[in-house]
Amino acid sequence: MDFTRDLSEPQRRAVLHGEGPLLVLAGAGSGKTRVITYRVARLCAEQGVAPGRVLAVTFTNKAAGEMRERVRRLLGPDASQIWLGTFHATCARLLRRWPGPAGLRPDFTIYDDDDSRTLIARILKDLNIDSTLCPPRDVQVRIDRAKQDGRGPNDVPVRSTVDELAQRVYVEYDARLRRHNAADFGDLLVLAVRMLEQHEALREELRGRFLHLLVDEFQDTNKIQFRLIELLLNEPRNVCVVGDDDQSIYRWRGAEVKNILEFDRRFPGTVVVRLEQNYRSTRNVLSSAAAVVKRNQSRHAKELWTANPAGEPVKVVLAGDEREEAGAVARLAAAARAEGQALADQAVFYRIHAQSRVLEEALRGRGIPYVVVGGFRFYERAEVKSLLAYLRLLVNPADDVSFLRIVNVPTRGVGKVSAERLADHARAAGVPLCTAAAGAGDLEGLPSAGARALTALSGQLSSWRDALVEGPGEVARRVFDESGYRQALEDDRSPEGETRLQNVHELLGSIEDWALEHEEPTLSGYLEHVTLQTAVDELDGKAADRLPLMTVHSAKGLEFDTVYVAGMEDGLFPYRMRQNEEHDHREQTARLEEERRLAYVAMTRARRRLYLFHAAHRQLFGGVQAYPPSRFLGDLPKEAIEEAVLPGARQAAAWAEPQPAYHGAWSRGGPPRGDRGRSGPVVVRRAPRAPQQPWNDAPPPSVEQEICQEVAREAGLSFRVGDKVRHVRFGIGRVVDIEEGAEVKVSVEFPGWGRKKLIGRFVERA
DNA sequence: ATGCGATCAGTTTTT
DNA sequence: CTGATCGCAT
Repeated sequence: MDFTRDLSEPQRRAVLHGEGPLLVLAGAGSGKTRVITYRVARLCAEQGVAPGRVLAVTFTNKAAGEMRERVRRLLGPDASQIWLGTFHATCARLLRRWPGPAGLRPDFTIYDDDDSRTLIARILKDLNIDSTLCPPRDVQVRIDRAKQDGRGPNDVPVRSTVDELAQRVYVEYDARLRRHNAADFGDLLVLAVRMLEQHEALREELRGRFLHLLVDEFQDTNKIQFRLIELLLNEPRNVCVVGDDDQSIYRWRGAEVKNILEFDRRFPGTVVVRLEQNYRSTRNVLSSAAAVVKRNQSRHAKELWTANPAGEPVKVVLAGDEREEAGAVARLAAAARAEGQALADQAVFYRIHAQSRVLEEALRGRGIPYVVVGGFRFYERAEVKSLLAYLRLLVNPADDVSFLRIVNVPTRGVGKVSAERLADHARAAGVPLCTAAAGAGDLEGLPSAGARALTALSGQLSSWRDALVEGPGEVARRVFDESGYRQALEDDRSPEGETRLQNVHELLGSIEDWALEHEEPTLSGYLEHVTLQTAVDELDGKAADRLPLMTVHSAKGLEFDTVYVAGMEDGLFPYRMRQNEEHDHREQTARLEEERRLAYVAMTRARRRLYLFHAAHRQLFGGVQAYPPSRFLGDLPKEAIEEAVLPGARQAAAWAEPQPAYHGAWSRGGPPRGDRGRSGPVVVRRAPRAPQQPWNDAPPPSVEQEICQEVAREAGLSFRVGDKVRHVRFGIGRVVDIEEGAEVKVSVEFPGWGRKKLIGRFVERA
């Protein structure tokens, strides 16, 4: 097989590179996935490397799955032998195989964010720490950050009493995780690294096993991940990392851009390959994105280029408010679909999840199928998590967090008092809650109803445990039925109750589907799969054509023909935190630069069409605010864009007046060179007045036309904005606006009559 | 022990 | 505006 045929020269160099460290600086859309895929395939097919001795790390499971599929096409079924997954999944796999050396017991549970915060809250309570002084969330962030950097409780800086409290919680938190036989996300990395550091024989075994390491999205790796790579690296140091410093968007999560910027210093002899040709986007899209990220000071200077045509201009659209914005997105997506572009080839991005709701409403209202990626995830729903907690408890009886979650779900008369008493006894005896519950009848101070319920629950748990051999699906069904949870949900006749029941059924279905797809389906395998699922993984396998909605973060690594970015406003994107945390200038700059990279990522996802929306007013977090356009919009090259103003914004402009220049947190200490808001915020000053539209107004920009045309199309009208129409009473006039509604209304300028708003049906094309 | 109502607070990005 | 927690009444 010829692995180099459809590769560019630099791509070929990366694929054919022999031994030793390789750094591929791959710009957006430069074909890095193809490079990794081909490189793996070639190593196996031509260099005789056994697939099982290649370890490739990707950012999402979806990316891993796609890569495996592509390698399979080149290599055949052996591709399944490759170690391929996210850092977390890879570490989990190592820990499952060697739990002992890692300080875990088999069938340990992986705690997600929620579980870990619950545990921290409980510890705060037990240690009598005021949780207003030291909120669980903050402690969690501290602990997590420490773990990202590979720092244990003794390595965290203690400069204040709060630091000291957090440190104490950290110590207790880790102790309890071990007692519960659980690992949080950070632990997966920390424990794997510690295991390799402390067990030389194991380290050597693994170093001998992996002949080649490959890491995608290397710009978003953190310290501990870097350390893991070092530990697994064999002598010829066959490590190939691929990334783009301009796309580093996880600094807040501990990502070290230094990992990629200083890679060649850490690994002397590194061969560097630059992929600077973009194959994905039109010139207009690319030059717009480049103009935004170019303003960053701390970046590798590079010039991405493309041989693609200029394509359509990037559309910058001003809406009156978020609802008009959402309506426009919905219409444009529907119009594109009508032209033959599948909804799945388009995508809507936003900075924060809170923006999704109004978009969802607009889409739902028009019957446009969509899928929200991430956000309130299915597996995080209370009823789903509760059933999962039962299942986790079967696999790992020491998991007190799960026990507490289900001890009174459905309500079985075990209230706060009973639970606390049980916890006291368990702590005194040094046993898990589950064990203590088995002897609840003999415990003092337990209300008798509670004791009876606990004993019964304990009996059920062990009988379900015996049923584990019947397979995950069967056990889950039994738990749901026999626990009384099903009955409780069925008794709840409210609409939310119905949804909850539906969700649990969906969960039961998903367990069975998963079991069918796996050779040896174990419950613990399923639970791990669920916990380590990434947001975009949910995009997988959904055959229906739906419009994906997601945050820009989730969009990393994806591409679409058409991209709509909502909320390009200063304060929202770039996002400015409302808490007046005092950040020094460096931190401010660093944050703004990351927002810039985020915008760059968003824009470079688009192949052909890119829409950037901003709204004059936006209701967010319960208050209407006027936001100035994103400063990023001001960076766009004029020749690559086309601006449009939707009717709602034209109206808003008529009854609002500009404010003095914008002085947000971003501009404290002066905005970066060349940065400027293009206009100040606007405030409402007086009641709307109809703007005077002269008869021979310039035709509206094409985006408006597209949108209005879609309104007209939906309503079965034969004309659009700018067309001449006839009305029985007013004669011939020109359409200046079309408004949606139960009945579509049309604003028409009639010479001699002025502007009239009419029902669409009563007007016809002249 | 449970469930309801009211008040409160706090609102990024994710494995 | 929403979600979560707290206190009170049943």
